[in-house]
Amino acid sequence: MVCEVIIDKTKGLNRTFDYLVPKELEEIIKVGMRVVVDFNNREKLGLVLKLKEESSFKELKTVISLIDLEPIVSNDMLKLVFYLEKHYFATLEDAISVVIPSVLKYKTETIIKVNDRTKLSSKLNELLTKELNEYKKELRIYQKEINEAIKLNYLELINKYKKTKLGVIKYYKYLNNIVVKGKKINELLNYLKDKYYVSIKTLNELGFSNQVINRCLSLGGIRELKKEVIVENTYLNLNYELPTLNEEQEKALNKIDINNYKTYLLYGVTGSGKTLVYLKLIEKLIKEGKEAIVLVPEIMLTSQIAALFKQIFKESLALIHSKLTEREKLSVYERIKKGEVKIVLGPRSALFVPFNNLGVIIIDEEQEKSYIQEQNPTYDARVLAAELAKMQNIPLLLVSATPRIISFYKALNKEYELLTLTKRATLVNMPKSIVVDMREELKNKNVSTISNALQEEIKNTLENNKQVIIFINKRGYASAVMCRDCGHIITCPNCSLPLTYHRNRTKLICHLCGHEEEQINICPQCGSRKIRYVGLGTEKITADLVRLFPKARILRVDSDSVGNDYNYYYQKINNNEVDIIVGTQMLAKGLDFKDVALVGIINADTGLYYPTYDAYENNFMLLEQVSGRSGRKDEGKVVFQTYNPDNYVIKYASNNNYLAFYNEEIKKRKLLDNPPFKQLLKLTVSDVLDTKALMNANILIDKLKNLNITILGPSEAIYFKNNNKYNYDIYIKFIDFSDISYLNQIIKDLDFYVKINYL
DNA sequence: AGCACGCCGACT
DNA sequence: GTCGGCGTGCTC
Repeated sequence: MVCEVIIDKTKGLNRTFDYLVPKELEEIIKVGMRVVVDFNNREKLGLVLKLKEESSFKELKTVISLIDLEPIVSNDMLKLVFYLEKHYFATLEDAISVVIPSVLKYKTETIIKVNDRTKLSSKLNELLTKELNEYKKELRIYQKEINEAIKLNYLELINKYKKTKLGVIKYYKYLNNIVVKGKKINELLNYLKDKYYVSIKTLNELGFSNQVINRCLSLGGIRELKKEVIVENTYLNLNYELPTLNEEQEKALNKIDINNYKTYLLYGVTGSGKTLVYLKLIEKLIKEGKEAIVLVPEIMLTSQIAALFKQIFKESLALIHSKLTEREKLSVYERIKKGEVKIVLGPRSALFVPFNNLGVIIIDEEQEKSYIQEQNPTYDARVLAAELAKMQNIPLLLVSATPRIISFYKALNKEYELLTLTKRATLVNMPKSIVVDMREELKNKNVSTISNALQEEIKNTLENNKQVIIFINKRGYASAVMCRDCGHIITCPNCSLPLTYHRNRTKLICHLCGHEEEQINICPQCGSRKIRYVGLGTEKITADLVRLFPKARILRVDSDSVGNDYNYYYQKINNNEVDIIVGTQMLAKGLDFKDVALVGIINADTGLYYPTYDAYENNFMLLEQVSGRSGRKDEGKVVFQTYNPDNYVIKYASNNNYLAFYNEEIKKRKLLDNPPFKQLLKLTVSDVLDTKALMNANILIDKLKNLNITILGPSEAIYFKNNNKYNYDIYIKFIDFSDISYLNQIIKDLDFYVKINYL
């Protein structure tokens, strides 16, 4: 028997090697287990990817030993690995890292055993103090002597493969008030006073050292709890009952066949109770002993949905999020393997969790871009979810109020089953829309960034003690700095993109690469002092609002002001500590603000000019999402400020007419053979030299030409110069993946790197 | 990608 | 002499 093995730390090779399986292991070895093999005269760790009877390679070496008693990855997860390799052009190692948490890969430890000390040089003797020594960095310079000594058997190398054991996590709770002088200890006591069990990790992060914690413990101020399982909630005894479904919801639920693979699109306006439908579905599956994966955009995990899930499913829920350490993630995996967890709620990576009896995969807010992983290996969790559902023969449920054009098309063409919810389950009406034509504003001599109508609405809303969200999709103060005399625009030296002026920091910043320069007063081109700031950002709008509404409490929410701490801002808004919130994208996603009664969108049409085929779709989604922030509890209003009031994106977004938008948009897609009619792939070639990048792009195009596909380009990329590299894009349109299956080999054979993205 | 080997130049 | 620089070639 032969096994095909991918060997640890051979990323550049990106291939497997065959090894002979010794007779005594033939019955035991399985795909997904790790083995120790001799690779190039070194002991290496490998993962078995395939088992077969024969190899085309003649002089096979034999597997040295088997590490696992059971596979660390399931067959289906390995199938996803191969899918990633094939369809997303990932290296095997990268693909594996998507599916297996890194802690599961064994850590090797080399031990040097001293057999005859008298034969070693004095320097080496000094370093090798014990009989068995850890192999340290300092030893590297004596590698030659070590190698000699090994040959003569004065030294021996022993490789140890440490099994990662699940660690016990310590938790602490307040016990007694103790009187001590220590400032840190008192701080710790104070912090823990009104808390449930807090993990040692959290305490360390807050600046409490283990020394402080232990001292406090020995003094009897706090109590320690060692647990394998993370205690995340205090609702353990709550009996939650889901509300009953209305007729429409019930009908949708009953259409889902839980015993077969199929993709369903659950489409319904905000407030129609989509979440309730899938919660009921999960409840039903759990009763049958099955498990569920629910994917949501990362940002939603910090909000209400996570709390709601916790309340309903209690300890049978595992939350996965990017802040989990590898160890915590492993702990979740262990709980899942043991069968303690029935539902996993998390972002795209939650798809790779080791369930035994998965019953459904649900993807909420299916239109969200965050399901695509941008860094290598790039993949679309929605595509992989469909693959997994297919393998396990279970339903996949896509959920959205504004599905992707692609998904809705597939639903209308019966590739997916469409489940529609038309009624708002809550009694609140959809927000009222006002479209303001900014060209008219200009004609009427209002040059302010805030139109008269919006000013009026803000005033009314504030008088009613309600909150206002002002949305502008640009950070900073002005999106470009221009000389009035010569027209010179200050651009980034690395990216040739206009620099954004940030008034708070008095700096010019590149939003692409982060490059910063001091603010200028004199044009570097002609020396003129007439510097003009063009384009609007959050800082400018905030400044204007402060002037117009001096009494209002105004909060700016963008990645400059917020950093990672959404929660703090979310609380602030929800506790009514602010009246007007000015923000970017960040505000649009997932969070519910109960007292927001007005949303003002400053530049409703900026997204329309982005040069991608789906610019209209993205702009529409964004407008829908932002306006959805208004009137969660009572009827709200939305003001769209635009220079294109007749554009169908603005028109249909302002009357919440998804279907009308879809019908317009799909016509355009059909006309240009864009998705969903054909698949679109973007290949990006970059180089520090413009000419080299273009040349390489042309080389690539020549190689592609034989294929049964449409090739467009090369054209300068949207961010042509980015971080001192020049980028050229090549677009490929094709119908089926088989049309481009040659691409994998072509890319491998090139001597330059190509970035590949599905669009 | 690692890593050993091996062939040259510059120093204790 | 010997260390150590990195070009070359190999990995079941």
